[in-house]
Amino acid sequence: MNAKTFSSDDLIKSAQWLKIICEPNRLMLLEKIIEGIHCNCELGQALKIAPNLISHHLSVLREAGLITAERDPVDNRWVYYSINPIRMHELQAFFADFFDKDRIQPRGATCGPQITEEQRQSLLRMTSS
Amino acid sequence: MNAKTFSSDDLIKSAQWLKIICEPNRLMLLEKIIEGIHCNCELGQALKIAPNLISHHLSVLREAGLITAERDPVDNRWVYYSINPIRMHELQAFFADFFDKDRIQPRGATCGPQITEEQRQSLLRMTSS
DNA sequence: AATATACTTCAACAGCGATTGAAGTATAAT
DNA sequence: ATTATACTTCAATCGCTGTTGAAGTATATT
Repeated sequence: MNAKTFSSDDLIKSAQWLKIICEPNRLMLLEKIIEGIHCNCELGQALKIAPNLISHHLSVLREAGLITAERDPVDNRWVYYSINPIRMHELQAFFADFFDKDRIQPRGATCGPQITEEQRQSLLRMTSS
Repeated sequence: MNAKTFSSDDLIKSAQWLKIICEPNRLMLLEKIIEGIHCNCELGQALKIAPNLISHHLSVLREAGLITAERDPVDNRWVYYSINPIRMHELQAFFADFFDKDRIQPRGATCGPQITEEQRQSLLRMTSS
């Protein structure tokens, strides 16, 4: 019973999530934050890109809710970013479901030219191999 | 022992994959193909977009190796697309690994202002909560 | 008070890619 | 042979976004 399907709305939302994380610098920022580098300036050093660009990409991730920001209580100039584990799990769950190989169905022969039953069976054998 | 990390090269390649599937129409095409609708013309009807746009997006998916195309042996004008289960599994595996919550590390306090040990411990408690 | 630090915001540019309409190709039907 | 079908390719447009340099803001240091 692999009846799971995704609606257009599901997929449009999923595509928006994917647009957030399909940028190399953002993916690297996420990786560094996951690995424990949460300081803005260290993230800039790790990626070797300009501070304002770091700031831009981090704000995209933050507005998407993938990370949260907090100021250093001792020196308010520093900012630390943390992963939102709930969003991480949602993304993981989506991909686990969407790319589940058990969902793959053979072609339903409702389209194509008029063919004989013998030819149709031949096609089904091809697509299921 | 959750020592898994991703290199820059890994993430650049992964971002390229994500760019392929972050487009709503392409995600919907994949969904329909997974569900068993493999015929080009039916895909166009399902998505209600122009045939040449369908063709464009399918060619992007095909060039990325996510789907394969085959002509109808009876009527060569028809084209049927099938999911590449190997690529599907690779994408699923990447997301399972990258978004594994066990990878999330607390902040390593190698950056930020000069602080006392007591303050550092306080920060660590905050980031690990 | 004046300077330095750690970002953030702004303005401008540039390149990519989704979309559209028209033309082109190959095969099948009449 | 002519027409129809099922795509595919081409040319052009348009909007979005990553990137850059400069200016701005807030906090800390001297």
